[in-house]
Amino acid sequence: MKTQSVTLPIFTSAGQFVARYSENGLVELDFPKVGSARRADRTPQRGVPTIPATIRKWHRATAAALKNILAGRLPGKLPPLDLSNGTMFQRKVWNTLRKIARGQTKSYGEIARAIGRPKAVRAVGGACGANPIPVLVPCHRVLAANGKVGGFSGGLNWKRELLAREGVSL
DNA sequence: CATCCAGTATATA
DNA sequence: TATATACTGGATG
Repeated sequence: MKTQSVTLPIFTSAGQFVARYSENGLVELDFPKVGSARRADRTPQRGVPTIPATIRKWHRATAAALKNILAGRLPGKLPPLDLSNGTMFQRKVWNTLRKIARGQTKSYGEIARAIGRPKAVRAVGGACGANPIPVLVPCHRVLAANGKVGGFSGGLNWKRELLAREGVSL
């Protein structure tokens, strides 16, 4: 069963992000492709399926939230997030991540304790890496306990950049 | 300070 | 089944 999904671009000062939606909400958000802040290929005008009004509404919310965050502001209203593709464990982790306030950071260990698996810190790292919606689900606010930045699927530059825009100094 | 190890959930081979 | 992770905390040299 291939859930039909819609992929839409978001143009920001930092490049073109790509958001993907299912019938249940935002499924995935991708960073701009490296080095191509230039004009991306336009989706062919012909043959573009009609985009449901619901999804356009979600997309506006996503774009607004993303731009707010990049501007160092609170994201504001978010679209529904469709995390049904993740495991129970991952969803629990992602849900916990969303509770980290802007400008705050947590360690992988703290996340692990928060979900009642204090020793599953490594697994938490894995769940963060599998996070399909970076920025809106702030995996970039999770640092290693010894002050290291850790890793980031979108590239460490992004992690540092996002933190910097939130006023977090490493 | 450098290594190693256990414990954990997942992914991949 | 074995190995490797975006890890941590403790043990050991």
